[in-house]
Amino acid sequence: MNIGDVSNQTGLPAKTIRYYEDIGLVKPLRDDNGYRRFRRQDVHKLNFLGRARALGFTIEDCRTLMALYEDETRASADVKKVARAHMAQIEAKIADLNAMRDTLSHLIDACAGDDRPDCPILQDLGGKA
Amino acid sequence: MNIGDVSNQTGLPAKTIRYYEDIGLVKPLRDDNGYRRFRRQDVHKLNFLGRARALGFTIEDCRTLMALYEDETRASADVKKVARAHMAQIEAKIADLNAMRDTLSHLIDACAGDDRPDCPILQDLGGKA
DNA sequence: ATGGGGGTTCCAGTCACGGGAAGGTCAAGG
DNA sequence: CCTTGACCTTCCCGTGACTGGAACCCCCAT
Repeated sequence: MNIGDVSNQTGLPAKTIRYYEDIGLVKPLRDDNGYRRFRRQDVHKLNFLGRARALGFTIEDCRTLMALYEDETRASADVKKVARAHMAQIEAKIADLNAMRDTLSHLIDACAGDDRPDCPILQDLGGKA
Repeated sequence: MNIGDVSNQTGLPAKTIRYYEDIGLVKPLRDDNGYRRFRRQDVHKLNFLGRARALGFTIEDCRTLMALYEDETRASADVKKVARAHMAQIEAKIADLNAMRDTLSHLIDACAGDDRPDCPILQDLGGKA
């Protein structure tokens, strides 16, 4: 399979697939004309990567997870550890965003949103507390 | 005031303050020795920027908000519009992260986390529905 | 021969800075 | 007067995970 077909099958942009090859996540073969030739296992890997990325794992996490995936003797504890660390990051981010949303929500509610210049949002940013 | 003092007062790293000057968000004066000299209004602006950034506004949003802040004839509707657009982004991000967290949470719960290789997390990533 | 739709590489840009090098400036202490 | 150390300056590179675009090659159908 050429890169276009793989892109269609996996939903990953061709650019992204090339990038993944660049950083060593997949190693497709090459045809005589220089085109990448992807085997089933390459496509499988790319699907794995796509799903892991969709869950927010970093590329380095993906590398780790792939290695575990391919290691028949892995301990599930190692996988779980990576997943838990990642979930902690996500929860921290959610907490940050929730705090922002709450503050913004209050400010937006307090703002008349008309053609007058008085604005609690700007007052708050200006340090009026 | 020199940049170090401003950094202490605003909590912004000196690097960040220089960057903000680079992109035209503040325009401190210069002493004969080349040092930046910040006036009260510069410090005030930087505090404004710090708070806006803490609420997650992009630099471009900050630029817009600053302009509105300094425009006595602004309409609060314009401010509110920027804030609402930003809040929509935040909420979208929260939704994404919540979805990730939920999926991860299920997978983590299902994973034994022991020294055996069986792992529902990897099975899921590997495409086994 | 030509046109179009593949593919290839490489370079630059994104966003909002942070790290670090190489060097100028200033106040205090010996 | 000299040194030390804490400031300050500019400049350039790196971050993460790509995306856009240029310039070029390849293959098939008309």
